[in-house]
Amino acid sequence: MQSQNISDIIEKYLKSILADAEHVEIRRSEIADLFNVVPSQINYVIKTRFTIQNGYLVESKRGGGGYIRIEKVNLVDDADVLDTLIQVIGDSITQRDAYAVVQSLYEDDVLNRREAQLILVAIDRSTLDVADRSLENSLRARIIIGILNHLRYES
Amino acid sequence: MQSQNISDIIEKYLKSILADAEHVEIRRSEIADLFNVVPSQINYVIKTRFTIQNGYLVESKRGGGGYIRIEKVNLVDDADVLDTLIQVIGDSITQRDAYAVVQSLYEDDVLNRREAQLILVAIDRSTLDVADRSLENSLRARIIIGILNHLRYES
DNA sequence: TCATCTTTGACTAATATTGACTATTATTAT
DNA sequence: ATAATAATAGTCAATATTAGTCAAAGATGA
Repeated sequence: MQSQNISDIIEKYLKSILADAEHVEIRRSEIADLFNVVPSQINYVIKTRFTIQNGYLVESKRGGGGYIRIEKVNLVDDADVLDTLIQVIGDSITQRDAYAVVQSLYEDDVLNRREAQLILVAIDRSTLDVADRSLENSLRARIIIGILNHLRYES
Repeated sequence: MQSQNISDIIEKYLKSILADAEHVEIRRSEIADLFNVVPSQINYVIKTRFTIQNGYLVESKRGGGGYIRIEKVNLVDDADVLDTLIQVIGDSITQRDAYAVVQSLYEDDVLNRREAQLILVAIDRSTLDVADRSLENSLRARIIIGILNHLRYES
């Protein structure tokens, strides 16, 4: 069975709320208490699993009544979101982040399963197989952005 | 039945699980302990006996709660057609020839129109955008071959 | 004997967890 | 009003927990 680490469990918990709601708003310390982890682990979960590449927007506020708010967005439906995503990718993207983008497109029904998998193959580290990691990441960025722009015109 | 080395035994063990289940998920160190071998031997077994040519997909994650997951997939009937194409492509292909390959896959109903277009975006010269033409051609070859290998099975 | 396959372990890479310290915002006291 | 304090969230680096790579050494078999 998968999901042995607590970060995955927290991720699933938050996503289960987002399955029914437009957004979720939490108090960091409450979630940390709920899962018996230090508060900064919540930041870790958000930073690794609720990025724009994953199709989420996050905002927060400190101080009394502070909160963290996570919102699910569609990457290509909204031209602004797509522009932001392309800008964030810039000229380099890791395999992990690129997977997140493709996964989001699949979840948004922009790509079907087979299309998503074809793209994942094309951007996989072992496919690109270049010695230089930064070249690998920049190639991947160009491929992903090329595909995003193709999808934009298509829709 | 002679000469049962430990790699063969581990292979059989994993395959016996896969006989009843769609996939098997292990912790590398646990299996290594179980058979009294060093952890990297598990990688050796996987690399030599659970290849895509044999119909297995492998994925893994490091860090806390890490795992190795092996999945049995169904290989398609006309895999030898793909093999032939892969051989012809070799380690380098021009944009012109690659377009012809994708076109013929489309005409043979291996790919639909949308899939073909996504692939063309990924292998286009302007997408790859590398100064060195021979690098460009070898990247294109790896991407197409990766996709052809993916088409060997249904997931 | 030679080539190939297996076994081993040192080193590397990726991911997760923790906590000390910092930054921001709200509330309370003067 | 302003300053002090409380109540949040953010950052970052150290450590822990996995898996991956690679090459050397050992075993096997033609």
